[in-house]
Amino acid sequence: MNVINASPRRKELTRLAAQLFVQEGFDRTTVRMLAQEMGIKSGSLFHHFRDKQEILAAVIEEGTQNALNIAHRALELAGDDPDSRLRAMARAHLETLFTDRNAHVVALFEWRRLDPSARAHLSHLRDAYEALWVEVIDEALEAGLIHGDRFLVSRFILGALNWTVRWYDPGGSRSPDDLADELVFMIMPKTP
Amino acid sequence: MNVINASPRRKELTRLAAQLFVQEGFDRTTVRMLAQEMGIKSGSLFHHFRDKQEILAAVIEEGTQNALNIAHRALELAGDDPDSRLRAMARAHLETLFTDRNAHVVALFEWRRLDPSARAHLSHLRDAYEALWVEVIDEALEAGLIHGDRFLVSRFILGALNWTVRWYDPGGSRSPDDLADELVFMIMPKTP
DNA sequence: TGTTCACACTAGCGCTTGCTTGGTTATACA
DNA sequence: TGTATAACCAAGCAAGCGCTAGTGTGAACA
Repeated sequence: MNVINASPRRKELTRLAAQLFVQEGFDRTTVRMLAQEMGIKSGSLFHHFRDKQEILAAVIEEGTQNALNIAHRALELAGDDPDSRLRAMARAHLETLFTDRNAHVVALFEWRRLDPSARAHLSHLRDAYEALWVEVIDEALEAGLIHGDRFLVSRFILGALNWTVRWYDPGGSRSPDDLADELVFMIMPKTP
Repeated sequence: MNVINASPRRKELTRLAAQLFVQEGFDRTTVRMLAQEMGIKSGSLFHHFRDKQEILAAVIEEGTQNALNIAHRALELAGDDPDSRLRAMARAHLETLFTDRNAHVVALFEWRRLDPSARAHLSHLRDAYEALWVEVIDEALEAGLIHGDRFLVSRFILGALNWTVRWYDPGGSRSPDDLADELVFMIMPKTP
């Protein structure tokens, strides 16, 4: 089952939905609120989406697909050096996290609201993304740049990065790239 | 406004509520579900709590208060060495996170559902807890054990630790203490 | 010119929600 | 024995929920 956002109209509606889902949470966002934000009546909403569930799936698919694309591109540009690959991956993660912030916050915190079939489909996308991380971290471990268990290290790094959505202020003095570099510096202080 | 859990009965009800809030999320947990889990009828619930909001506040207060107690005790036992204080704090964090797991998951992910007055009251508790962290991290920075910006370092560490509730399996081979030590090792590999 | 189709509307159905009301029961204390 | 109190129940209200049915409308295409 593919939930792709074919029409530009639907893509725009999905963007608006993501914003409301972040503001209010999925459960507290009613179809009437969604419709009003979109400038239509609540009944008309079901011309574009089969049900409320499908809107959620569309939001999350959009965000995850973008994350995957950005990470792939970043790794292609980064070359072979494990150090710069790790840094590139951290930067890419925060880049997508804050350009598609709404979609990612929904993906991170409303995942459990997905029904089983949508979850199965989207799990593949997410797994593909995490596989990139594991690869880069393995390289850094082998090169002796960082230390510890590969599984734990990747969880800790992703946790630290994902948690930034709870406190980071994009309007502040620090750029997302600064943040990424600081994290890499923290776990890998001796850049040779 | 104090929301303390005076009676043992209410304390038990709060514990049950925490479990349901984790399982279903606050919004999807109905007062009828709560009552059934407690073995009473939905109307009777409002004898113990003014409204659904107050149950949420009670859950979060319980968890945060415990975290604060445990951290204080851990720091008293840890002595003066910045290294062991940082380690003790990380261990204490994961200890409370997994002994009061339900309450903490609710505190972390349903915080926004609190109404303003409850939030104001509970913010103080949370701030007191985070102040302990900032103190310990400052000491470790001054001692040269870890590197980076004090604000960012504390956010990254807390993020990595809090995110463990999303993937850590208490039934597995690793103890929470192992986890804490691994994180400290990752950011502070050269124990002198 | 007639037909189709995307998109929107109005109206409301069936159900669930948090919470209230008025009354009952068991236990403790005077 | 009489009274207070904590804990509970049965019944239901008003509001809000996701979603459906049936209809109207303007642009695109034959």
